[in-house]
Amino acid sequence: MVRTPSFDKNGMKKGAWSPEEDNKLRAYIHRYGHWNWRELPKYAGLSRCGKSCRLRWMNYLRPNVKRGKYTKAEDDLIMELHEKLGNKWSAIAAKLPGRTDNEIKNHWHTHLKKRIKENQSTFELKQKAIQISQSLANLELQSHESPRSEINHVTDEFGSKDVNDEIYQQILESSPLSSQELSSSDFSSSMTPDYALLSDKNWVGEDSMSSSESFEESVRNFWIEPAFEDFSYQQNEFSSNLAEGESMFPCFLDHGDDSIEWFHQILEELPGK
DNA sequence: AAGATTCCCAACCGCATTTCG
DNA sequence: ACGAAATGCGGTTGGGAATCT
Repeated sequence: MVRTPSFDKNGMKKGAWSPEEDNKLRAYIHRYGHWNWRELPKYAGLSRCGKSCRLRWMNYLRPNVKRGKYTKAEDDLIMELHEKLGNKWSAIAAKLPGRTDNEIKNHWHTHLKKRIKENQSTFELKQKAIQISQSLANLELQSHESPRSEINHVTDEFGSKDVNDEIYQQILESSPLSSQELSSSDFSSSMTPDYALLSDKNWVGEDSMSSSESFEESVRNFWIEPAFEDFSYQQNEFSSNLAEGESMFPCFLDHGDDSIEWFHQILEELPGK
């Protein structure tokens, strides 16, 4: 985990610090302080450059440097501060007593960034599901006139021809034109499966909804975002969770003209609202 | 058991900013 | 005001440990 010690062209030692070196540096600074990092190693009896000594002291030897596992409170604070400040590690470290900027940076890259990414992709996937549902709802309204061309118009934006055909079939099968219309009292029950997807435990809530973008903002944004190019993949992944023969958007397909209200209802009920 | 891969973190490097003469 | 040196910061890397195949 540590670099093999070596010497640079000036004869300065590089790489991992030995306990003896640590002791020399610690003892010197305790006695004289760090008045000049460049000169310090010479007087402390170290074959290190000043920069290396400074780093070793600041990140490891300095008193009160806290090591070991991060608490949830610390993680939350780092994520919150990172959202506000970006990669200003020293500014973030200033708010976490005992933690160094280097350590926080490492922790971010190895743990927290990953967590945010995961949460974000879940969030985006679900946003896109809503987007498609909305588009299909609009189609439903228009399909009384020229269903096939309109469906192609929207689905072409989202995915391959195969996907279009599949969606087209689903719409045809589920359309009020070809199937029974449900009464409005059936609305909530048929909505549940989709909404469950939106509000399950993986939903970006609590610590996972950590980006500075509020949910409302996200929703606003996706209406003006260009069509997503990776939809076919996401749709496959998304729909693979569905039982065979189950539509991805049964509620929309079942409710025709009620779809817009349904969509607004979802927005009202979403976590973070 | 052993080789390959991934994870993790201490330390390095280069650049920006601050300080000093 | 200016240039050089010192310091600080953030991105990147090296390599041991842990995990996987």
